[in-house]
Amino acid sequence: MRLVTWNVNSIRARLGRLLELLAEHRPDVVFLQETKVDDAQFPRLDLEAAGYRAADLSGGRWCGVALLTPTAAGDPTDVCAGLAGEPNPEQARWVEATIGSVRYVSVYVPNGQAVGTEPFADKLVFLAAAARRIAELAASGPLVVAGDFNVAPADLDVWNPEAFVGSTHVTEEERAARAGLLAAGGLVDAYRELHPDEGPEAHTWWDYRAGAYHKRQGLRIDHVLGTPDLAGHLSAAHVDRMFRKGAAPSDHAPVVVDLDA
DNA sequence: ATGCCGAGACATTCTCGA
Repeated sequence: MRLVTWNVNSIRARLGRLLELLAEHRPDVVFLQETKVDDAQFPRLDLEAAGYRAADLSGGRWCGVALLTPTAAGDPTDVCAGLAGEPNPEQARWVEATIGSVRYVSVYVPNGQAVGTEPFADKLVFLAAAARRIAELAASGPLVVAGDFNVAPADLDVWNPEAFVGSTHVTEEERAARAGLLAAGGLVDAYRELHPDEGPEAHTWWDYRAGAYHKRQGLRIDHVLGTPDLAGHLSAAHVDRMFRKGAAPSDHAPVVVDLDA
């Protein structure tokens, strides 16, 4: 079974690359973030033609999340859009669905803009709300929460920790809040479970500006978190940097996780 | 090889991203 999480930075601008990803990986579940699309403009027909169905929460110009599954696998059930207690529900950052016997969540955590700002406070509130929901969900069965967490959990996840002193994504508060997600559900970080010491190859985001990608100036902020029952079946995990190259790439690369059952 | 910012909108400059 293959899971892929990808912040596409506009599903319409990235449609060609997304279809390429679906054809190449044939994932069983895709977690998308920053779809940046109105509900009416969500490319359902293009995805149907590729054999996929979406459970999406679309918020218009900003944000937007979705879960894609093969049409042949049947409809996702109990689709639940939004997160109880999140500070700005209109931002479209959380969607859940059940496929088979597993609950899946695609999440796009707020970036927080700058330390000390209201958006930064909102980011921590969002993460606290996510921890409460994860505790509920993990108590009732297998769970995978994947997406753009906008937190680099450790210095190994940052291309140059010295360059990030005082920045968002690396503060102790954010790291503690992100650790709280794992603690809330006993979740395992799939990529780190298999590659505990990987640095640059583990990174998932590079700024479009100033040639950050070719300078390897990345962060590992896109994660796949799963309950221990699923973590026990982990067989592979990698970042597919092909999708950060070539024509019209996203600024994020997809994270691909394989389970042996 | 990866190649020096991209996307969307009350657009023709602005906001936001991380």
